[in-house]
Order: sequence, then structure tokens, then C-alpha cells
Amino acid sequence: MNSIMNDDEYLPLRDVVFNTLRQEILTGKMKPGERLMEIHLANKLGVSRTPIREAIRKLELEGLVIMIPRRGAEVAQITWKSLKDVLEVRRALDVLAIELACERMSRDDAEMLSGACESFEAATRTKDTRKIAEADVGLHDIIVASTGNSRLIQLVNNLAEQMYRYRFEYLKDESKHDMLVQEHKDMYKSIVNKNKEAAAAVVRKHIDNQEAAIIRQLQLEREERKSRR
Amino acid sequence: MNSIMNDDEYLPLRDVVFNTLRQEILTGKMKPGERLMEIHLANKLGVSRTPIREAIRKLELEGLVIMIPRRGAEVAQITWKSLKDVLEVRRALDVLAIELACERMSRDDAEMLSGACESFEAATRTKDTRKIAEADVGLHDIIVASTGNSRLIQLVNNLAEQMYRYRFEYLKDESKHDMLVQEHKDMYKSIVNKNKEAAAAVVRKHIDNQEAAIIRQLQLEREERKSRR
DNA sequence: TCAATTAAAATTGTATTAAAAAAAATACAT
DNA sequence: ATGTATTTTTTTTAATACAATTTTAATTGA
Repeated sequence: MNSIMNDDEYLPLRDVVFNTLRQEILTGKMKPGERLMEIHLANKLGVSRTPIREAIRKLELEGLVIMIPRRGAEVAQITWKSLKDVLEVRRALDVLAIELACERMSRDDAEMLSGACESFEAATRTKDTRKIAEADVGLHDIIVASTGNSRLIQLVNNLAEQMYRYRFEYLKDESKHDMLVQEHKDMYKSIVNKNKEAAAAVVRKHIDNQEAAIIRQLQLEREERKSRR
Repeated sequence: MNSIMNDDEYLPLRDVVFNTLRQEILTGKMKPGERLMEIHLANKLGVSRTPIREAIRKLELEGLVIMIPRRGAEVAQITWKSLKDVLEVRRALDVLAIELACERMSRDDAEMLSGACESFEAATRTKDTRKIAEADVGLHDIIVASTGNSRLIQLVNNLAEQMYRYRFEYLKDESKHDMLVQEHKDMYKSIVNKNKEAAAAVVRKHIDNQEAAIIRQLQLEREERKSRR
């Protein structure tokens, strides 16, 4: 459609830096407690300190880094507590999202959701965790987007990303795949039947399972640390 | 307590600027659509452009200003839709907050909440809207803080602030004061009785009333604009 | 050897300068 | 008078320079 008019995909450096750092933190390439030193990052990314600083301000507000005045920024510590806090909020917002989806989802979106359920099932069969994660994100995006509430969309996405690393680990566990496929189907059914209570119940179960998996994961990490000492 | 050891109350300029601009936007001193020009603001606040830019980045992430690349920032437009979206999310999070408060509030906090209810009632009698607003904020802060969920605290505060301007107008209406006092008392009772359902119901009513008042307010503003043309 | 003090190195905080882009104003042609 | 080019101005973006502060290391004296 827009083949002649090139829509100029311009992104300010600060946003490029922001996205880059954000990704590094969320995927765990930058470890909690690691300092973000301006000159160092500037050299690494080949830019000046200015865009680095601006990116750090945004990361700060998002809670991904914490600032110590006159000392600089460091990657925020992810504690058991902070994860539980995020999950608690996420559960409430995911429930809200699916309840609104029951009210508002269009036939077209429902169609897409059905397709996404199948894509997810197909992805589980490939056993490629990356693909599974992508299919999962796509599916949930359809539900959240169907609410038409842009603030909700922004918050849910943000909270989901905070746990990116752990969710990835969760999806690696093949024994859970069948359950996930079933839960997704249940969500779809509840939405098309406009059954809020059922929908909310599935989502709560979904998040509870995730929480349990993450707790296991953290326990493992802790064991590892202990044994290394 | 901390009378000898001065804990250095140092705030980087960017944060001073951030708070200043934030306040100006939330209280309506800076109108939606108004441009935030760096040199202008720098002169006005007597600082260089660097802290201004960093503050703007934070406002951007908070959604209070929108950035148009290579053109600058302007105060975000507050539409009916965007307010409804915020209220929808806020309702869910306020319900979560009071439900958690039912589970977790300590006897001391309950004591404080009781005091805050009385303070609010006293404030309504002064008919000083500023004082009433402060008492109201104080009361809700106690509830939200008692959840111990820092992410929730951060989000609820943020969402509440987005509607600062309108809530102020709402509290001006003396005819609602008795109802508000009663609702606050109901919240307190529900929490000490650990009655989640009742607590959630009061909060929903609370927000619904606010929403109705804000809609009226917006309708008024719209009439005004119409008549000015 | 250890603590205290001082010097230096590293790092952040703030300001300024330079470059790129967009917007506005002006000039020119139709 | 209207529409199109061209120039000027304004503004953002990015880089650099300088000042203030903190951290680290080294040195000195007990």
C-alpha cells in the first residue's frame, strides 16, 4: 500500500538506546545490580552520553533501573517480593482485560483469537521455545487489544515484560504444554460465550500456574547460588 | 528523630524540573496541547536545557506529554476516552487494593485509617477544598500502603494523579460530602471486618460516583467552549 | 599492622556548542 | 492574488566541555 511514500521509520537515538538497554535488562543479559555507566555505554553503543542519560531516565521511571544520586544507575534487583507484587497486579489487570474482552471483542477478533489458539498448539508441537513464546504473546495481545483500553494495554504489556525472563523458562517445560493449550481454548470459549466468571477463573488459574513456576525457578537459582559458595 | 543527622535532602535538578512540570500539567496550569520548549523552560526555571530534556523524557513515559520527533513535546490531550480508560483501570486496582487491605492491614494502620476518616469529616466541615483533598489523599494512601505491594502503590498513585484536576472539582461539590464521609466509614468497617465483598462494593461505588462527576465536569467544559465560539 | 588522611581517578551532574531538521517568512513567477 | 521556491529563523538532537562529587588507592603516622 505505502510503496512509494516511504514513511521514514525514524527513531531518535535516545529511543534506540532505551529499547536496547530495556531488552538487555529484561532478557537478563544485564544482571540485577550491574551498574549502568554512561561513558562505558556510550562507547559500547557508539553514541554520546546525552541519549544514554535520556534513556536511563525512562528506564528509571519504569522501575527497571534504580538511581542513586551522584552515583548513577544500576539494574534493579528482582526479588521474590517484587515479582509477587508484579504478579498480584498483573492478575487483577489480566482479569479486567478478559472481562472487558467478553463484553467488547468483535467477531473478527474472536476469529483471530481462534486462529491464535491453533497457532499456539502448533507451536508447542515444534518444541521451539522461542516460537511458543511468540505465539503465546500474540494470543494474549489479541485479548488485551480487544478491550480497546489503551492504558490497560500499555500497563499489561509492561507488567508482562517485567517477567519476560521467567516466562520463557516456564514455557520450556513441555509437561505443561497440553494444559496451556487447554487453558487458551477455555479462554476463547469463555469470551465468545461472554461468560465473564468462567473467563476470569481461567485467567486466575493461568497466572497462578505461572507464579508457581516462577517460584520454583527462583528456588532453583537460589540453590545454585548456594552450591557455588 | 533525624534532627542531628541532616539527610542531605539533595534532589538532582532534573527531578526538581520533573516535579515542577508534572504539577503544572496535573493542576492544569499548562494546558493540553501546549508545547514544552526547551530554551523557554530553561530560562523560566533558570537551569540549562539538559535537566529539562531529562524531565521531559520521564513525563513522556508517564503519558503526561507526547513527543513528536524533531518537533518537541506537548502536553497530552485529555480526552473523554482516555479518562474513561484510566478510570476503568483505576477501578480494578482500587478494588484489588482494598481487598488486599482486608487481608493485610495491621491494627496500627486500621487505627490510622479510623483517624483519617475523622480527619476527612473534619475537613469537610471547614469547606476548604484544598484541605478536603489532602485529607482524602491521606485516607486513600493509608489503604493502598497497607497492601505492602509497592508496584500497586506506584500504579494507583500514578493513575489517581492523572485525574487530579477533575477530582478537585468533584470535592468542591458540598452536596456530596456527607456521602463521601459515609463511604469512607464503610470502607473502614469493611476492612476491619475483613469483608472483601463489601469493601469492593464501596470502592466501585466510590469510583462510579467520581466518574459520573467527571463526565458532568467535561460536559460543562464542552458547553463553555461551544459558547465561546 | 591498622587507622586516618590525603591525592588521584572515575563518574555523575550541568552547561554549552555544533549539527540537523522543521517551521515560518519572504521572494518570485504565474 | 495565488501557488511554488528559496531563504531565514527557530527548535530539536546529539556531542562535547567543564564542574562537582564520590570512590578508590596510596601514603603517612601511630
